[in-house]
Amino acid sequence: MNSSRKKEWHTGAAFLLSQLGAHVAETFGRRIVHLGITRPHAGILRFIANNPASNQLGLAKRLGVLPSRMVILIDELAAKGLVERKRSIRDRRHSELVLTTKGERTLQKLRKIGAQHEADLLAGLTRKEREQLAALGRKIVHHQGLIPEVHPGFRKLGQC
Amino acid sequence: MNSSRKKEWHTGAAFLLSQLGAHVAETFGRRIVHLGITRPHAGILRFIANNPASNQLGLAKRLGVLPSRMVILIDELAAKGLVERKRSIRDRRHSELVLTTKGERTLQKLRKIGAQHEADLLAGLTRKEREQLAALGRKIVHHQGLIPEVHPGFRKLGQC
DNA sequence: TATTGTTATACTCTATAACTATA
DNA sequence: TATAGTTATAGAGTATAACAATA
Repeated sequence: MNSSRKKEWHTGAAFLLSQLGAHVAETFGRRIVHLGITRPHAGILRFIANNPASNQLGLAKRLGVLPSRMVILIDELAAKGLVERKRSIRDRRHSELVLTTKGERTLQKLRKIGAQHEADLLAGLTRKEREQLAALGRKIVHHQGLIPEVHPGFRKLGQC
Repeated sequence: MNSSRKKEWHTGAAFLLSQLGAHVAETFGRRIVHLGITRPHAGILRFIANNPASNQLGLAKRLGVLPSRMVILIDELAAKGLVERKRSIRDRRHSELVLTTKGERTLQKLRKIGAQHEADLLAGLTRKEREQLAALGRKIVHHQGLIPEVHPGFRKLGQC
């Protein structure tokens, strides 16, 4: 409270990014809770929409989630009628994942929510600053070897 | 894999921040694992250094961690000889938390690791870009009502 | 009676590995 | 034998609430 002694660490960009990232993730999670899904679910819906007929294991590998966990996540999406498993005809071991009509509608809602979320997050920045931020972010993502569109927070291999 | 259909979502700043934040947190966690502590531990050490003689409940409230979890975290830090609980003389219910000499040394190591972590993260940016990023980040932190220096990711109230 | 800290426990989540079916 | 998917289970981690000590 009363730390008049100001020898504190200067908050660097790394801490800021981590702090903001956790905040963004948390608030987004709260924004979609009424849809009955969690952030990983939302990420999967989005991924399936962008990559139709993905199979579970490919999805799991791409998103860094364990196959056994992916089964549960897809089960939950299927139980909500958002996703369907279609057995592949050519190789009946594969299930091709497709969005149902309800899943498409949910995705539309997610897009609206995401847009609003983004608008609120950046409300304090000018248009130019927003572009700067996005450009800097993409630059780091690229330099760090991260896969665009793939969120590393879905996997939970011990949180170190 | 072969999604030639490019009607994909444009990755906005919110997703970028969340993605980068998770990446930053994960890599930092890996960098400190050899010290035998986790990110929440590091955050607590840092906080105690900046706010000496904090008590557990204040710390828990400030960091958004449940009191029962804070007990465990402090237990672990105490077991490693990094932190000591000193019963307050004026109110014997309080324990004032202080870093041991070993705790101070660990904090020094954390600072070095943090600096290297930051350097690697920003390696692809010019000096000016780094300043831009930090300024933008601080601006958002302020506008979002986040408490500087306090990481919201330590609490785990269901991940939504 | 309120507050600080602690313990106990139930619960959830995750990871490992075994298993089925297809190839 | 290898791969996609699933199930079972043990372990870790978290939240709730009860509790002891002090005020």
